[in-house]
Amino acid sequence: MVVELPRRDRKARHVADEKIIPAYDAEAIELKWQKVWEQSETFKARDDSDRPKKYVLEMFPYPSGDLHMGHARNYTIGDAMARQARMRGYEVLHPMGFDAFGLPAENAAIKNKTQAGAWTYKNMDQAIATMKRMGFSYDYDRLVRTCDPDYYKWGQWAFLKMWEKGLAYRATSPVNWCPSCNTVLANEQVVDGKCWRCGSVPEKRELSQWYLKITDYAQELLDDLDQLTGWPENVKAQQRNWIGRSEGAEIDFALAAEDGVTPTDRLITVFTTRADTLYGTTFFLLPPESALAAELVAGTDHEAAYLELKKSVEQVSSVDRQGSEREKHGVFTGRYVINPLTGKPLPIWVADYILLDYGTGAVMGVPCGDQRDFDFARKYGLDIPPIIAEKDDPLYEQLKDQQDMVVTNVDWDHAMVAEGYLIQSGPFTGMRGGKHSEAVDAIIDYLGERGVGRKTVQFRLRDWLISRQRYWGNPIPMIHCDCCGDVPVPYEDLPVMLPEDLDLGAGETLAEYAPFYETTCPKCGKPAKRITDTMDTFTCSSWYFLRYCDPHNTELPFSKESVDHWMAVDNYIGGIEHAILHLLYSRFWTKVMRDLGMIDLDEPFANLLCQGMVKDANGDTMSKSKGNVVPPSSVIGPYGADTMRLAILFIAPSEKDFNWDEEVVAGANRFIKRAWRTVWGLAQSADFAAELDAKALDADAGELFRRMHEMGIKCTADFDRYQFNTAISAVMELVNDASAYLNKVADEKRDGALCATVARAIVAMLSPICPHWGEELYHAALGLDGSVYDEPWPTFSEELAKANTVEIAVQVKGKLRARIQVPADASKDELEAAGKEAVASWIEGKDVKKVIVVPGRLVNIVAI
RNA sequence: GCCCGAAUGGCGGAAUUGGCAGACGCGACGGUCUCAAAAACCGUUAGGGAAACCUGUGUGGGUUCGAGUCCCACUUCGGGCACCA
Repeated sequence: MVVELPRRDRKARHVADEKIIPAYDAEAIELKWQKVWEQSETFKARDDSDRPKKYVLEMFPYPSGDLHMGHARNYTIGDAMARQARMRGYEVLHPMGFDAFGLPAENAAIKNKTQAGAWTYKNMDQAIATMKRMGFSYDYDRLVRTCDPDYYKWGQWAFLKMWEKGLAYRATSPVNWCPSCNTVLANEQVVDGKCWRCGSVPEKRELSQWYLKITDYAQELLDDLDQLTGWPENVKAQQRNWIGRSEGAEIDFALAAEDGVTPTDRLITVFTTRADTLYGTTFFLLPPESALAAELVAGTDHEAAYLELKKSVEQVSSVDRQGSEREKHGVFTGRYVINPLTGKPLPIWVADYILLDYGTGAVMGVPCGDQRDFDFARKYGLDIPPIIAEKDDPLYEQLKDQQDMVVTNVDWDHAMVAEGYLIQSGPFTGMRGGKHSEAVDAIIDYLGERGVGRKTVQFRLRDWLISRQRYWGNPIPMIHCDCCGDVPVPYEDLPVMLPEDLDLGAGETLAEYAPFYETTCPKCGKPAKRITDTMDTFTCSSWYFLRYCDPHNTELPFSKESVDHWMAVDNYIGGIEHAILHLLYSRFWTKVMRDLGMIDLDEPFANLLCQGMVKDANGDTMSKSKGNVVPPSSVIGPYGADTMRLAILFIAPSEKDFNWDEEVVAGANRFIKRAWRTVWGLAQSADFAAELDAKALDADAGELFRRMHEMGIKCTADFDRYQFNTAISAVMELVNDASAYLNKVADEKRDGALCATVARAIVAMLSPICPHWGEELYHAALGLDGSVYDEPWPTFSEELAKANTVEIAVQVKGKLRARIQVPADASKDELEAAGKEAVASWIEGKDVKKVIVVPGRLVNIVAI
């Protein structure tokens, strides 16, 4: 219960009975200020403000139920940033929304025989209620829900723009089909060989699917990582890994005629990073899925063995197929290619360790230089000629001048080291070999002159498969016409509305729902069929941060002007699990929008903070199935939102995982109450009208004043580097000091101006973290009007933070021997003299070689 | 195999540029108040030792007057990629 003090002048309050300190009633205070903020639109972001902008953004949630601790942590970090930025003088854009399409809603609807939309909207309402109860400072006028037609319309619009530019296309190829989710998955959504959502092992299916051409941007997505200095290194490393750039060469091998030796005009090209090992090639490899392989063996004695291998590979799951432990299998096709350097025929084998969709889908086998090829050669009795050796290898001595192949097999149990000097390699013998070596360049040049090889770059990144065979998503705005093929829906017909009246419970799907798919061709007018696939939900989340800049635009997804003003996102906060998926797609989408002339921006997120996970007390991840979930409401109830926010930020640095600990919450609550009493105590001795005269302060007051500046500087710097745990500890120290001052110095001897200043500083510094607490004290204890969030962040001075006397360490040969109190402005000579005196017994009779004096820190006397 | 991180008291963690290791908090112990408890407040709290002192930031070396911090070699743990040619 908050006791309203009688309004009287500040001096009068100074002499008021100190015992009137209202109890800290978190719930009453929090509900009160949440209502005030909402009514007075405190957190509305104004487009026309004169202040510099700051865009603080947390990754929006999928509304699968109420918010959990991970959300609470994510949004508390963002809210502290946003509120502090506002006090630092920025116009802050701090929006929230929902990634509202997706499979859980559809599955829930099927199970409960309801509508996916109804389930989703109910959950969103619940999540918003919790956000408001946590006191997050969102501009709810800019709320974005991706399942609203006025949002998803613009996702369709973007798809059509990409279609026009050739960045969206349809192709038939083997894709990952999740048998449990009944839909295909993007490469990025197969994690550890399993579906990212349900953990089932996807099957490979040959299907006609829709793609976005993210590979066109592979190089730029890689290069621009270097300009993201505000991103954690590990996230950038993960993206680099995923993009997987590899420099190498394409080399053309001529297919031999059926006699095995005569070259034909037909070329088969391989990709290799090790052109330097070309002389060591003893066989040639194709993957089981290769159409060429099937053709080569068709009708021959080798066909049966080939078909058996192909069948066995199809039966092995992608999980089992990956991993280098797996034994390799292969069959000979009966045909040969010709080595372009040596003219020697090489047998073509089909092997199950060759991938169809990397490089050119054909590989030269070099058993000397590659462990996989070595294993394969051993198993099938193929030659392993040495073509590379280090100088300490006896083979090097034996073969260093040997250009022709004389040793054709070795009895090693492992492939040769990756680097060394070429041997038995024609004119290239003696050159340094290895990745990016002179031999690689020399051989590629040589091949280039003859037109049978060239430098090239390969990426691991595949195009983004975006079509999903599910209902609750954004429909792909395309129509298939038997005469005209795939025809885009005209812009004026957007959005293609997702029908809301499917009977999901009865198993109805979009593909079977005639009112949706029956249409006419926009080109020829004949009856045609709508595409019934929907887009991956990651398309919706790839640009929502742009929509927040201009959420009510009905002409365009966003105006260039608004994006120019608010973007880039200054602080983006979210889970590390999006290091590849969401962040890569968003970067791609932004670059596409730039190339469409919609925006002038290369990268959407200037600074990224990936918060750690919230685990249970034992360090296990919280999950419904384990029954160890701590819902935010269970903390807000007994302690209040401010205590929870404080505990979350104090328990560990933001990017680290932490284990939920009730004791830390209790400790945070203890502190917030202590700080409350201290501010009230200061306020009751405060003279808010008086000018603070630093020179007139007595020793105790002077020290508190100095500490305020010291801790204020530390707290401010810690906010700047998003280290909330230490920012809080700085405020704790100041509260401890202020409390000690109140305990020590009698009421009538306290400095009124100092009490006012310190109280104000404490309230300001803690307000971004405990906003209701701060706002209440700002009004009730400090008697100020307006909002603490319109209060400028206090300024602190390095000069005033300096102490008159400092304690410095005195070392002898680097070992601490004494501590002395000296005036802060003592000269080096004075420090040296004082130091020698303090450790006289240690240096007695010794020869002082050297004295190092670091003012304010230490004196180190080197005496032997 | 390749690429990133990390390792500090009983616990979470601090030390921003090479300068007093352990801030701040939790827990524990002791005390004040109380018939008693809770709450609150005040102390102590890296380890060893009676003390002077000694030892201490994963391990082993090194650079330096001085190393948690820099260099070399390793160990363990966490994360990412992976039959990618």
